[in-house]
Amino acid sequence: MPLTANQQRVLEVLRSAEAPLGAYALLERLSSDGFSAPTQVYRALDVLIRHGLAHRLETLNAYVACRLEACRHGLTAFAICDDCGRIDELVDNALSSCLGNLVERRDFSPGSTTIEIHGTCSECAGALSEPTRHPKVKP
Amino acid sequence: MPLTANQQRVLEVLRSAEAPLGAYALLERLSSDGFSAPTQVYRALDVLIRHGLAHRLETLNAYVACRLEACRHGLTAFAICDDCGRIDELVDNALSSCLGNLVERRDFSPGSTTIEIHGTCSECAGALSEPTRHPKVKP
DNA sequence: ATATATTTGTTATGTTATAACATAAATGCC
DNA sequence: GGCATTTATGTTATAACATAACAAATATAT
Repeated sequence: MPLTANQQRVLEVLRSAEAPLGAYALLERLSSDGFSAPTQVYRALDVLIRHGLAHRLETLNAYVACRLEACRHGLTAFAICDDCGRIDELVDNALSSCLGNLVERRDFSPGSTTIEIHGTCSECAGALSEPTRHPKVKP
Repeated sequence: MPLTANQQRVLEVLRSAEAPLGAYALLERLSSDGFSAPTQVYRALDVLIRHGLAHRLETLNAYVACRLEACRHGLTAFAICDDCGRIDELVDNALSSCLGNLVERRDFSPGSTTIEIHGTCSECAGALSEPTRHPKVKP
């Protein structure tokens, strides 16, 4: 299923970003492409997310391009570095079955699951107390 | 550490609610108590959450009273019924260590973690195709 | 009692997301 | 190709969620 021009442009901006972008940040970067209102961004994001090409990060109200093929086939957890803003996508069978067991015990039928882990990535932890070189994000 | 009158009132309203409440819903229910602006609600919520007496649900932009003592001692996952809105708080060692292992392998130092599972609770699944008796919430 | 902290009330504004509706473009079908 | 149907787009407006800034009041501690 091919993307429209707008969807393509939003995806390209997300892909070229080092950290998640909010809808209004996307809008700004796309204003030169004729984007003039948030609706246009949200509509494209909606499609990208449904196709598994992008993710929404609930704890940041922001969006990233999907960089991990495995996301299509399993539950994705996100490791979010609060120092540099970078996102690591994690797919793990042990985690999935763990959660599966947990909800099964309560007779809960899961639909979609959000897992977001804030913290510090190895790179930033390595750069002990050096000044940060990238935008800080929410705790 | 005792709660102030405002904090107490917000907590009471959360405790008497069957489903999570947004800040503005809280404000409405507290307007008779002299609450007149969102800031007042957010301030009380902030304290309650820091004390572990309430939780914020990121996927709903809403708040619930904590009903599970174990939340103080471990990672809490939330099972959110999209039919009736009710929340189940889940604390599970297997899940915690699973996530711990996962991030350790990536040299990621976790701070706080958000886990929210949307789906259908046993009660609502039991009431097969009957009309819903409680407010629907976001997917 | 008085200096210090914290909490409160108030006004204003910032940030994120959706509604509603008219137009345009793509798609499928005969 | 023509025509109907669906899908995407542009535009304006507004809804929903959250914070900033500051003065006044209340609690706390010595």
